[in-house]
Order: sequence, then C-alpha cells, then structure tokens
Amino acid sequence: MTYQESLSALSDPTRRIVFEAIANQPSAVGDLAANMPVSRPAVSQHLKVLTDAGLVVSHAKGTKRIYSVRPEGLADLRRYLEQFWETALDAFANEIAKNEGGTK
Amino acid sequence: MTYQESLSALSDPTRRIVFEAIANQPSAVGDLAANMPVSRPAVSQHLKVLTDAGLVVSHAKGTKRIYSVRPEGLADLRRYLEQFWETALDAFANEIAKNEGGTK
DNA sequence: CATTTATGTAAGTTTCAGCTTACGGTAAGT
DNA sequence: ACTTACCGTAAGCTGAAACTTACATAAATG
Repeated sequence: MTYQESLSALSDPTRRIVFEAIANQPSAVGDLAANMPVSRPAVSQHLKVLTDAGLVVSHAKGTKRIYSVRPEGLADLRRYLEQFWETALDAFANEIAKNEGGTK
Repeated sequence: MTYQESLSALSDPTRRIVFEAIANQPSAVGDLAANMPVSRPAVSQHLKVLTDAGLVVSHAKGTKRIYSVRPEGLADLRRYLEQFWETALDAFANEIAKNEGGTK
C-alpha cells in the first residue's frame, strides 16, 4: 500500500539522484550535498521524503548521520509492478484478439 | 533511459488511476472520464503525458480513441528497478558487514 | 565548558503541475 | 449539408513542491 509514496518520492529528479547515490554507497548528508548542485538543507529535506516513503533508513555515526537504502521499500515497488505487469499483459492480449476478430 | 519519464508519469495519483483503468481494460477518453472526479480534458491531458512517457498507445475507433497500455513501457521501468535492486542489496550487505566488524 | 562539526527544521519565495472553461477539428449519423 | 458525438489543445488560475537563508539542536574535541 506504500508503493504510491515510493513512486511519488522517486519522481523528482534530484531526489532520484540522492537515492541512487545512497544505493551505490551509504553516505552522510553533507557528503551527498557536496557533489550536488543544491544546498545541504535541500538534500536533508529530500532524505526526509525518502524516509517517510520507506525507501531509506538512517543511523547516527558520531555527529554524522548515515543514510542507506531500505530493501523492503524497493521490494514493495517491485511487487506492485510485477502484479501490474500480468494484468496489463492479459488486457493487451485481449485487445489484440479483439482487433483481429473484426473491425466492426 | 525513459524510466525517468515513466516514474514521473506514474507519480500523480489521478494519472495512476487512469493508467490502471486502462491496464484492466482499454477504453476511450470519455468512458474513462465518466467514472472519474475530474473533467474529460484533464483525462485527455493525463493520457498525453502517459503517451509521451511510452506507457500507453492509442488507435482511432470511429470518433472514439481507444487507449491501451504499452507493455514495453512497463518493461523499461521493471528493468530499471531490477538492475537497481541488485546494486542496492550489495551496498546494503556491505554496510551490514562494516558495522559488524567494528564501530570504530 | 566553549567550540567545532554535522544535521534537522521553520519561514518565505518561486516555479510548475494539474485543473477548469472555452474553443476548434474530425468522423459518423440523418 | 447539418447536426451530433468525441476528442485535443490553448489560456488562465491555483495550490503545492522544491529551493534558499536563517536558526536551533546534538555530539565530538580541545
């Protein structure tokens, strides 16, 4: 039921860059912002959205805070697409068959 | 390279409803709008976004225009998530191992 | 305990996405 | 040919999302 939030969270290009960077290597907020065109608070806000969507988790490491992906979050999104994939294929097959039958 | 557009297109709740309705059964614009809280032009605009993203296709049927899902569009998004899934899991495993080794 | 490091958050601004109404165009019916 | 059905698009409005600056907080460090 959370795939909606996941899709919404991954729709923003900047936020997607943040998420992909974390996926490649868990990192702190400042380190992420250093390699990005936006400010550090902006990255922090994006991380909050990703956290609320269940796509990332964080843990303190001294004064730093390390963000890493939450596999279960991605799994939810995957399941949604998989389930969707089948129904879409069925409907597509039916449509093909209908059009082959007769144009009416 | 089009998964970005797909994610962006599927982020909007209304547009997702339109897409899911089409996935279950290919339909015309007016029939879709009849069962929705937004106007017909709004649905038409959503369909344009979905079309540009490569998620749906359409063909004329008299004065009507039937929209159906484009499986390849969903496939692109699936591939993106799959590829992503692995790298995320690797990074996650590394992070676990690092934290078990020593807190430093 | 003062300072530095690293971050979260509040407040305000600006851009943009989604919606509506109005209009124009094409295909079918009579 | 005129009317009806069905749709796409332009123009304009509105609310929300993304960004910045400024401030508050928690942990390490000397």
